[in-house]
Amino acid sequence: MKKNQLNKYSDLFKVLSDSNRLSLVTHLCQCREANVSELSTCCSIDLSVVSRHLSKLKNVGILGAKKKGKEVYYELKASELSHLLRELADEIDKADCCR
Amino acid sequence: MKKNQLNKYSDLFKVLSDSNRLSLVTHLCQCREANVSELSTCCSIDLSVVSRHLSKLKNVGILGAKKKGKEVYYELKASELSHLLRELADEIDKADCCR
DNA sequence: TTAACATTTGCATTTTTATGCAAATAAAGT
DNA sequence: ACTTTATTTGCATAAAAATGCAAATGTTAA
Repeated sequence: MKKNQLNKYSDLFKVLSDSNRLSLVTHLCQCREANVSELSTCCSIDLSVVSRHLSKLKNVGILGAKKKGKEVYYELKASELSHLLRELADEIDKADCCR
Repeated sequence: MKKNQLNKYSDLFKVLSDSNRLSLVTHLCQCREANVSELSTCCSIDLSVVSRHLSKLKNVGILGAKKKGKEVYYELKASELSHLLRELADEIDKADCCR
C-alpha cells in the first residue's frame, strides 16, 4: 500500500478511535443531520468539544456541514465512509490471496 | 448500533490509529508472518515497543501469534480484519438507506 | 547449570490528545 | 447599533498513549 493511502487510513482511524466522536457519528447515522447544540445535548458533551470533534470528522471527509442561518448542520457522508472501509478491506484481501 | 458493537469498533480503530502499528500491519500484510526482531528491524521501531504494539493488535483479534522455539511469529488475520471493516460498512449503508 | 538469545514487562519520561471555561466571531432580529 | 443566540477558537489543564531503557522471563543448546 502506498504511503499516502496509509496516512489516509491512519487519519481516518485516529478520528474514529475516540468514543465521543464515535458517539457523534452514530447519532448522525440515525438522525440524518443535526446542528452542534443538538448533538451536544443528545450526546451529553460540552458544546465546544462537540464543535472540535465535528471539525475533525469533517476534515477526514466523512462529515458534511451546511450553514443554515446561525446554525451549522452536520451530516454523515455515509457512502464515503463505507466506501473507505470497503476499499481497505479489498486491499487487505487482495494482498492476502496473492501469496 | 448496539453499544457492544460500538466498543468493538472503537477498540479496533484505536489500535489501528497509531502509525507504527499500521506500519507493522502493513508489513505483516506482505510477508505472511514475522517475528518481533524482524519487525523491529524492518519497521525501525524499538524492540520493546514492537512487542507491545503486536500485543495490542493481537488483543483486538487481527493478529495471530505462534511460538517457534525462542521466537514468536505473528501473522495478520487478514480475513478477520477485512470482515470487520465490511461488517461496519454494511451497517452504515443499511442505516443510511433506511431513512 | 550456565550461556546466549528472543521476547515481554516495569517504570519513568515524553508526546499526543481531549477537555472545558472564557473570550471571540458570526448571523439574525429588534 | 444593540441584543440574542450559535458556533468556533485560545488557552491552560487533565488524561491517555507512546517510547525506550533496563530488568525479568522464557527457551534452547552446550
